[in-house]
Amino acid sequence: MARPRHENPTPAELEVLQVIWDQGPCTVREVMEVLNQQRPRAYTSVMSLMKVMAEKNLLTASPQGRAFVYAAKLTRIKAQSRMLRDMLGRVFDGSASSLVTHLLEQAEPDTEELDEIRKTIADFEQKEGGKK
Amino acid sequence: MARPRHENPTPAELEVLQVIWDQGPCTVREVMEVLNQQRPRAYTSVMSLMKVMAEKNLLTASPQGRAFVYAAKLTRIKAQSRMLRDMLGRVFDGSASSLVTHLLEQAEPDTEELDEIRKTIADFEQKEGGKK
DNA sequence: GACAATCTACGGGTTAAGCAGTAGATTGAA
DNA sequence: TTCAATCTACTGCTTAACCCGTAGATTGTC
Repeated sequence: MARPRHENPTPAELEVLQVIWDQGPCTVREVMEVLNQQRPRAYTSVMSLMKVMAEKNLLTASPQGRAFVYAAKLTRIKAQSRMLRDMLGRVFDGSASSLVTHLLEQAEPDTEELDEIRKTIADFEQKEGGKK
Repeated sequence: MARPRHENPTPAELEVLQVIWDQGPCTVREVMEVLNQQRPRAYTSVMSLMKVMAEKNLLTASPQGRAFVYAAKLTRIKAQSRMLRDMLGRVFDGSASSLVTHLLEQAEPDTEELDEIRKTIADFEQKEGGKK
């Protein structure tokens, strides 16, 4: 019981995670202040959200003075990978090249970004080729 | 009012859409039969879902005999693009190359698929280079 | 015509997301 | 010491997703 639930963060939860990934462990207030730059939320709203995230094992809470400091239990990398894998399966039926087609159309990368992407692929093949 | 709502389909709705994209316009029963190959759902469950989807403008319903035939209002391509764009912004902060990095790790493409991807990129650059 | 099958319409029930208020404890400053 | 600020804990509200049952109409068949 209380097994590590393996669900993807909701959109609101992801916003919180982005803040903590950027800034490191945060109090509710710190997170709230960053989020409020986009859209106002009551202090208690953010607190509820983060409390639930702690129960879901997305965050850990450690008492620090009279407040809690929350840290991400998952790295940004891991979370991104999970969400992408989920989408790849659900939306693109596992076809990576199909996903890339749409990606290019959506991101409209310039030459520089395209080079970046190509480099990413070459690096991957290098690494992968060595393994196999 | 009744302005075209522009939301992404939910996971359950996406499953319905995938069936219709594969098979063309379908009745509730046809969709249900395909979905049930994965996981059983009551007839009325699927019907409710599709009814809501019609209200959301994801599907159109046209009477055919005593039943309705539902068609997708959105192409697979368009829906995929939307969902990907959404994720690119929310999860990867707009960085396409960052997304590709994760994609390769998740999809573990073989050489053939990698070539496919490279071709996709080359085609895109061709097309895009011509335009600019 | 009677019956079984099958469709729609309608309503309900559960769960989770998201947001916020109130109460009570704690802290720090005047 | 007293008061304002600030934190937690608790509860509640609203909406949406998702699932399903029942009732009533329609259809095809014997």
